[in-house]
Amino acid sequence: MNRIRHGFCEDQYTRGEPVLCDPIEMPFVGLVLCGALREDVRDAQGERRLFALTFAGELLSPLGPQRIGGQLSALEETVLLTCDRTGFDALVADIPHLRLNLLHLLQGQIAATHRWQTLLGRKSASERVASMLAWFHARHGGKDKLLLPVNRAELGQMSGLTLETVSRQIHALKKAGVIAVPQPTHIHVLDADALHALTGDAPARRAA
Amino acid sequence: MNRIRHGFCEDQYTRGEPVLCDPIEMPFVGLVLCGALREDVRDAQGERRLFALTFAGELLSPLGPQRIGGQLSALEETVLLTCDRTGFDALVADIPHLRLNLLHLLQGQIAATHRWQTLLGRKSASERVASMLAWFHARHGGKDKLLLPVNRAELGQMSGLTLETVSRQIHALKKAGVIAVPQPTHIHVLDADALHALTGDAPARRAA
DNA sequence: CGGCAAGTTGAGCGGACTCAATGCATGTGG
DNA sequence: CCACATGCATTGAGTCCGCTCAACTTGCCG
Repeated sequence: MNRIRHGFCEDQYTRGEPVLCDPIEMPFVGLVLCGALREDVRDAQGERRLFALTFAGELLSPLGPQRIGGQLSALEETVLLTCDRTGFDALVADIPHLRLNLLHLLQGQIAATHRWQTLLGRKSASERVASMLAWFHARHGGKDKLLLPVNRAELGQMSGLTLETVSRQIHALKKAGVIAVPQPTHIHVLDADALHALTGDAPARRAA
Repeated sequence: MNRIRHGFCEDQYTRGEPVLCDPIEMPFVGLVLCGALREDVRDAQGERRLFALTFAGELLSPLGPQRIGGQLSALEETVLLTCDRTGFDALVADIPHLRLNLLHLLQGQIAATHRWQTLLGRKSASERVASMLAWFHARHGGKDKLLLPVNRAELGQMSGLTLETVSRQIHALKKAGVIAVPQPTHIHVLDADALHALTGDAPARRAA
């Protein structure tokens, strides 16, 4: 167990606090135990824009945030379990059972990237907003009540839309009865199937 | 040297020939020695669309093509050096330094993905076309003459535009004197700096 | 010559953006 | 408590970019 624990580190962050990505002692894998992280990137004009969110229970790839100037910070009270290179190697050596396989992790990251690429390249505004909400919904375990951790402008930054368009599309979903919006940041998913249908993605394959 | 060579394989493909990605004996890393590969994905409607190109001298990540239904095929006479899991493991065991190279490879893939995400999310049609041409130009070593391996429709599939818009933007670049187009698939880059300026990317950092 | 595929060009439309005004909470000081 | 400021969200009006649809050109191969 010592070897397994060695190289692990559990850190707590408060709302807005940046997550240090020391290039020397770079964390190798990170697991968000509770809370949520945001990743900002700088665009061509040097502006910071929201790029991605990481929710509780999700993994940070060794190559995700440390890419081109990505800046991680906590959206709320967040506990992050990081595992450096040594710890990760020990873990993989001791517990092959854990499919905490680096390749599977990276594959998941690439799959997520592909979904974003499809969203940004081919989807309409309504499909983009529906997709984002559906993803948040799924990533929160399918619970009906969603608490959006970001405002309309930041939703727009992620999805390549303006804040006004995001607002209009959320309004359209509300009017269609797919969601309820008691407060701007509180979303109730009333019809998850309809929401998924509006994402423009292929329907989930049913068991034969 | 024997152990290092073990698990490597050099294959030749003709134009249009699919590259097999056997899940059992999945190639782990691939290097395009000459020629070019295309990667197609299926969209929500089940249509095949061009997703990415890999030129000579470039690497295929172990997670790139084997992702969600990606289909690799040769665009022309292509020689692909592949290295399966066994070979790669042997290589890593013998040369621990190489593991770093795998991370660098993946990092490069992620950087490329980020560029596409920026292109699809934030760029105008003219910037998208300029970016694609500038990338092809850079990836071909900065030679003035470019031979586009795909048609207008496929350029549009990669960049999220229609073939008509691609055609119009190429025409605009030609009229601006940035490129010359003796034939539809032959592009001469007349002013690489102007082309880069039109990509909408931040200017390359000059040495102070 | 005809037929086909790829490319170009034009006309018109519509969706998303821009700009601007308004609503609606929350906070803050008199 | 009220008046005011502030930040976020919503809503409206107008514009423009890129798409759709269609006609036409160009090059290639039979």
